[in-house]
Amino acid sequence: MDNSKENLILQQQSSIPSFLTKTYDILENSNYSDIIQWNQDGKAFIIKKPYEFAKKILPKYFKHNNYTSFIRQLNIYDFHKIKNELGKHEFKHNFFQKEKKHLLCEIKRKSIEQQEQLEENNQIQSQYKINLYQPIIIHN
Amino acid sequence: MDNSKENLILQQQSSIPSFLTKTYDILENSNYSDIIQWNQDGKAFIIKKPYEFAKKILPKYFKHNNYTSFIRQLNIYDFHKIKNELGKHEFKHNFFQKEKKHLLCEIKRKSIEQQEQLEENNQIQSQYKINLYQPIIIHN
Amino acid sequence: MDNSKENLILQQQSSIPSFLTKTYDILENSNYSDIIQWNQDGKAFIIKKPYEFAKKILPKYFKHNNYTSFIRQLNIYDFHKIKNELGKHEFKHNFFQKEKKHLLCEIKRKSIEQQEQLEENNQIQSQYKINLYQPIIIHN
DNA sequence: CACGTTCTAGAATATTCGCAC
DNA sequence: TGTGCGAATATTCTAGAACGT
Repeated sequence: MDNSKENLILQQQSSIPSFLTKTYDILENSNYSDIIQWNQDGKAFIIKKPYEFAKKILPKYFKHNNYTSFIRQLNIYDFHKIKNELGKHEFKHNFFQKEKKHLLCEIKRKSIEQQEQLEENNQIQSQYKINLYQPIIIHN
Repeated sequence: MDNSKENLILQQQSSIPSFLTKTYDILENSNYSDIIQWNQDGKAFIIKKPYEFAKKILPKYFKHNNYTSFIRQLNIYDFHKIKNELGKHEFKHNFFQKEKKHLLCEIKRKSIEQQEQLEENNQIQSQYKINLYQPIIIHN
Repeated sequence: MDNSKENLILQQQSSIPSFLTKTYDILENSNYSDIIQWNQDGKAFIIKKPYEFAKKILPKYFKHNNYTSFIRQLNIYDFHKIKNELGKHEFKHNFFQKEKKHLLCEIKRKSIEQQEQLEENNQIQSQYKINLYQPIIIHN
């Protein structure tokens, strides 16, 4: 059997936005642990070096190297910044936890106020929603 | 007199999407004339080598190197493909012409169907909504 | 005559927000020219090294070292980012120019525009509409 | 009260994918 | 690689809102 086709079907069924899977992948990469890492209990993550995160890691996964664009996406998916010591960049979402990748499918875009209305009208199509984004990384 | 208000209006008018100015810039670059070029009468342009256009030129101006994404943008702005000899990639918009960059501001996005509805619903608020999104574009 | 005293009085009377004067002072400091600097024609400024700007310069003038907080202030005062090459941080306000510090008093908070418009809708108050945030300034 | 700082959201354009014709 | 479009996510620039001084 063609594995690529099988994976394609899996991707279709899960339909998890690439922002979530990519961010999760970054956190699973132990090479980045000095820049970005899960917190102690694994229920949030800390960007320990925002500048290096933006310049070194972001362009490998996304089409930009802007820290603020990454933060905008976090807020779109309803992550929240945790208030703690000065200058600590810690973010949390109840369905974004270490060793619990299966919860990612529960995370929804926030601006669903309009989308919910549309989905109620188009319940059939929502089953076939597909995310086949393939990152094309352009370095300069 | 209040110049700031006047300038604000000017800025609104000058809000030309970067897709249009970038595509125009590409056509003005004579180094690319063997890949993409204005046609004879200057009222359309021809992508003579789509593959090289996608891989060499697109990533210098956009965040991707996909020919189809470029074509999607052309369609969004209501460009049309000209049917002619086999395999000729020629596109046209009445306000996209050689030596007439000042016409770019007349080109509008096509998917205004939704925008029109939103505007109808927000007639009151529309008084307070100002499009400040497009800053002045300065090329070197 | 004591110029310093005169300038002090002028500053008090004009009540220019400290954000504007501090940002202007930063740009007048030639020691920072490799981090932040006026552009060629002096009608905009470029933050050449955002990270160093945030960490080295901002805390000397403000109560934080966050680049985004500085950008938020720029937008509040109606500065606009100029679109140009990727990663270039250039900002402009028509009344924020090199060698023209006397124009700073013309820069107003953006959020006042909405208040003005709201007042215009309240026809009763509109008769008495006065810009209370800009005291009378006497030049020369 | 105006201003400053922080966190989040609005709005427009950009990119991708699949479908209808 | 037929052509154009709808829809979803992504990226960017600007603004809203809360809170403190």
